[in-house]
Amino acid sequence: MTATEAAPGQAPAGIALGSERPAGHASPTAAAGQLFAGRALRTSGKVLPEHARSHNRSLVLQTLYTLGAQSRADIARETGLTRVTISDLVAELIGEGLVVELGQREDARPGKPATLIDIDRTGHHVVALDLSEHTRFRGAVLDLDGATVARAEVALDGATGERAVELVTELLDGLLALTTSPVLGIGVGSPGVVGPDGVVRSAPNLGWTDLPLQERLQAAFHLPVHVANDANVAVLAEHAGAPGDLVLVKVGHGVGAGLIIGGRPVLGAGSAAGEIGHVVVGTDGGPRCACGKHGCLEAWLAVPRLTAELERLGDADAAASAREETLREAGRRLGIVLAPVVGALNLSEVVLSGPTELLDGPLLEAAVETVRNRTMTEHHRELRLRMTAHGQDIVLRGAAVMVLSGQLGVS
Amino acid sequence: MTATEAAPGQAPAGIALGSERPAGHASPTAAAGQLFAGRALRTSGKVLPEHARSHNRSLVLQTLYTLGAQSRADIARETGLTRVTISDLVAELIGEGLVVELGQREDARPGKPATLIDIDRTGHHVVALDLSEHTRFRGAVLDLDGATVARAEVALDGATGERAVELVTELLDGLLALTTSPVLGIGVGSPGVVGPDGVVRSAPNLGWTDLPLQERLQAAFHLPVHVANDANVAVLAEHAGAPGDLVLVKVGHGVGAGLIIGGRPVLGAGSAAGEIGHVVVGTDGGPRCACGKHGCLEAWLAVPRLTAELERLGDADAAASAREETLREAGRRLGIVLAPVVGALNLSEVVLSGPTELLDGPLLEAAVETVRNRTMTEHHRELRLRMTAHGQDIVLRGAAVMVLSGQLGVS
DNA sequence: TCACGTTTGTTAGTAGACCTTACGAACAAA
DNA sequence: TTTGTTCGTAAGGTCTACTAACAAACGTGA
Repeated sequence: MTATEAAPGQAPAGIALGSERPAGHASPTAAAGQLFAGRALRTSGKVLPEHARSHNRSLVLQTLYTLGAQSRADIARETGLTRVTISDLVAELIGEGLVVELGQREDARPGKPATLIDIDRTGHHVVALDLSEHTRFRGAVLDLDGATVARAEVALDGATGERAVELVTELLDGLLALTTSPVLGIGVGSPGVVGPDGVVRSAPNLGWTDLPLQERLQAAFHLPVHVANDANVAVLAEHAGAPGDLVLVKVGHGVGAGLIIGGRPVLGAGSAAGEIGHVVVGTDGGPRCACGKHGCLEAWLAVPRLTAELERLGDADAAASAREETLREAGRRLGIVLAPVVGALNLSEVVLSGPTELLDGPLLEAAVETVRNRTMTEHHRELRLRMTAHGQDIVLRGAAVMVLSGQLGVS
Repeated sequence: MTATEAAPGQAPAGIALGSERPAGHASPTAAAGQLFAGRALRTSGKVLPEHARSHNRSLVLQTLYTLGAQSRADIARETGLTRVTISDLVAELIGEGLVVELGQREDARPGKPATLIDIDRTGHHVVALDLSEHTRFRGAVLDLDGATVARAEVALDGATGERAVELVTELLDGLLALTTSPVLGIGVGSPGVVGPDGVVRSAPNLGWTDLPLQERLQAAFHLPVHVANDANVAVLAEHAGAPGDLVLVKVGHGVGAGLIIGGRPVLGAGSAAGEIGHVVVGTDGGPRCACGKHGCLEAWLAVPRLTAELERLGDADAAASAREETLREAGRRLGIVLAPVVGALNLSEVVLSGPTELLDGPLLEAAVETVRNRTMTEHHRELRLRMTAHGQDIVLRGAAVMVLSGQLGVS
């Protein structure tokens, strides 16, 4: 069996064949259940027994990924498949180098000692890119544990269009040179509207329109590439196996959101789901926004606007309450926009990502309070609104999760 | 093969065995892909080849359901499965009585004439109930084409609690007596919060709390029963195979919504998705609501409030513009609540259900305009906001779709 | 110490699901 | 009548996961 069999019944879009890469860069088989293009077992369309196997293969990987090293018998008990089937699947995965035997379990129990196996976590790397910042592109090499192996970045210096694409490939070149293990794939979080096929429909700041970034990077690097919107990518980092619905609001130069509902990312009719930055807040006007409207969420909440306002107030003690009120007001505005969404989706968790010094404090408190006051509290008693724990690296980590999901079916 | 094999790998919740029903009431096998409990091929959990077959079985039914009578070869081409496999599946379905041969196709083409087959559309009935009205329970017997075979209703007369349950069973008794074909199942759209297991968590108007309605009706009638929230059921009627996302807003005594995202209904963390009636609209107060807050969507938009307001204004010509402004204002308020949801989900379609004379006109126009003005128009150029075409029967028809989806995997 | 039970992982054989290949039947067009 | 097409079915092969059985390796208790 070769290691580069595309999923049958579907065009093998997005699966590069890696044969032209230097040794050590393998492309494992595409597995069912990836988070973006291809969706988990397409709602319609035929399902063959081999799809079932692909699903079960991912199930084994997922079990190992979340539970850590296990014996074959453990996995059988966990998944409900038989030991025989698990042995067969594991043999396949070991053959592909994705899984390794770790030796015998050491604790003293009756019976034959178990052979522990696990995903070769440090033996594979993922390359992740965050293109969402305004002044630089950031990137990192991660192993499957999420540990950062290497970092790199390039200054943008106002580059746009084709020049910006060049910077992406340069950054990737540098990162790939830093990898010391086979690379499972490349994950990219891009600003703007990104189609499910990794085409950047529109990213004004980078001057990109209908740029087939995923396809081009795939052609250039001969590795599986996944490109998606930065906020949609970020929410994957936060999702991390939690089964419930989740919304992540990413506050930066703009304001965007990523949604996971029913365990699957929401893309929207025009691939523009989560673009809440230019939704008007409230019925009492508000600051003028770059888009021409008044009182857009971005006009209240975007980082440049908040920092400018705080700077204007100065850092004198006398202005402390005015500064706090500025943040509270921004939080209230966020809450006003979130309330209908929380109500309509009956969300249990909303996560905020962005500069901690601005968001984590009065702003967050005001947002929680506002959402509570504006929705039917009894349905949202368990609503949690909190800061992300991933900090600045959330897009990078999410991009890595996207690759894991796409290549291994692990999410 | 028996006709009552529950889906393996999962408790056969919600699949009654029909054996105690009088002849003519069969329960076909549970199929994959139903819309509520059981979800389309559970995200996690093992998948066996027999699940694949169940899926393909549903695929055949779905193809017939949406395309109408077809030959086996047509279905093979449409689904991508081979003629052999389709023949096998069809033989199974014919054996169960779900599908019938209609004789040869009549048009003149070279080759052996095709034998047309179709779901036995008039040979099966579905019983649907709408419990969402305030003064009565409505019900109907439908065939698989959606044609109404019979109708019935009972006056509520303020009945609550156990007495209301009795009225439901009486209504069902009457409707089942009117069926003249095997009944596939019973679908119920109930007001209030309904769990995925058909337990009515809370329906204040009926005085129901944690009422296991689905289970009780199943026990009473020995037929598959599906119970869900009325708005969540209504959106199924509107969905009807359209692959995109969809939100239905149901305006009546209260205001509720049903959401379908990625082809699947959204239930929410507390099964309360779509409960937008008590989301506060705008930042300028508003009418006091029964819930205690000011400016809830229901306080603006609910039918009793609107009719009362219009009555207060009188039907004199002089008050015409005031009446229109009342409706426009209600529409604007709806638009204000919808805008963040439309933006966050990048919706392409929102459907309104309720009294046409109130909703279809200035109210709808104002809502469209408001949503457009408050979101980023370029992403929502194709947004359609329209009245349902199902009229008053939308919950009944949706309840029928729910049964079809649950029993046949057809949606 | 040694039989015994327990647990692990593998081997062998079976049932199910879909595929490819092949074929007869039935028709239109030449 | 011949030729080509299309339909549905039959036979045989491959793949998947299952059951049954077993050897290996370990504690435990007599």
